[in-house]
Amino acid sequence: MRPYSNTGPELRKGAWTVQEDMLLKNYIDKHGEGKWHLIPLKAGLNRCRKSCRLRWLNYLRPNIKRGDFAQDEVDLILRLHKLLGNRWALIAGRIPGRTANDVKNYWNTHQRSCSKQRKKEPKDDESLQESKVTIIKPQPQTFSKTLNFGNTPHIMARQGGNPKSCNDGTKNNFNLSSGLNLPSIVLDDNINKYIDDLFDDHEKGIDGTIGWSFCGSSGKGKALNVVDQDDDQISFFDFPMDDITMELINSDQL
DNA sequence: AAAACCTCCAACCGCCAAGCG
DNA sequence: TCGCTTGGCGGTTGGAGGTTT
Repeated sequence: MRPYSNTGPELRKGAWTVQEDMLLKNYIDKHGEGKWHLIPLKAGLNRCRKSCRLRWLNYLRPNIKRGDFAQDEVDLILRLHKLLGNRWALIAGRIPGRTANDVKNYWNTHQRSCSKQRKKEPKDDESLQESKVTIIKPQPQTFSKTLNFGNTPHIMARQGGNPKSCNDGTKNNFNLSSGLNLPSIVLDDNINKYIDDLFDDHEKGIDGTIGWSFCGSSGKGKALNVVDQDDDQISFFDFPMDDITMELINSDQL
């Protein structure tokens, strides 16, 4: 890939050598991931923390799949991209063995070839219609710092209702319509079924509940448990997206 | 055979948010 | 509150290798 070059007196850039890979892998096998700022020093690598992290995540980590994407993986990428846009980390989090970089590279390649094809067939109205997508773009949240997903909180979804405070006195509520920037689309039965098909099996596999996992990496795979006012579990997408207030309450309150 | 072109993908870059003192 | 550090992400680059002309 990139030629070796030293921008500073120490740090190496460019392709990794087998020796460097071994040093990094051995260190992480022994001490685990994290503390990336320490890894170059402790592993004896003249690499920056970012380079080490990237090399591990995209190449050295166990269970990384290599080779072509299977058809079901491609389908999943296409569907998730329709929902999430270029949120590669989120998409990759739902495809076992694939990294965000893999997905991103695949998509860029795929998109290039698709756009070329579209240029060749400019009058293909059907394909143009299919390419019109609605993207759900989760944006960085302004959650309260006291929000603790580790306690398996429940999300109470109310439409126009007043948010309640948690028993610790904090108001751990957030507004879906402004937070997640969900599109104001009408969710008809087909879309609901589509989304259910997309997520149901995976979500249920997480902790036996359904919901929306906030993000692949920082969310550590925890899913939000969405319930309605009667404490019946409902799909995250079963209620209108406008003017929804969600609140976190401790699970022992239910 | 060789030059031109294309595709793939590892790696880098810049930015952002969270955490901490 | 502010500035610094760190982790993480998406966009982009550019070399290697394959394909076409």
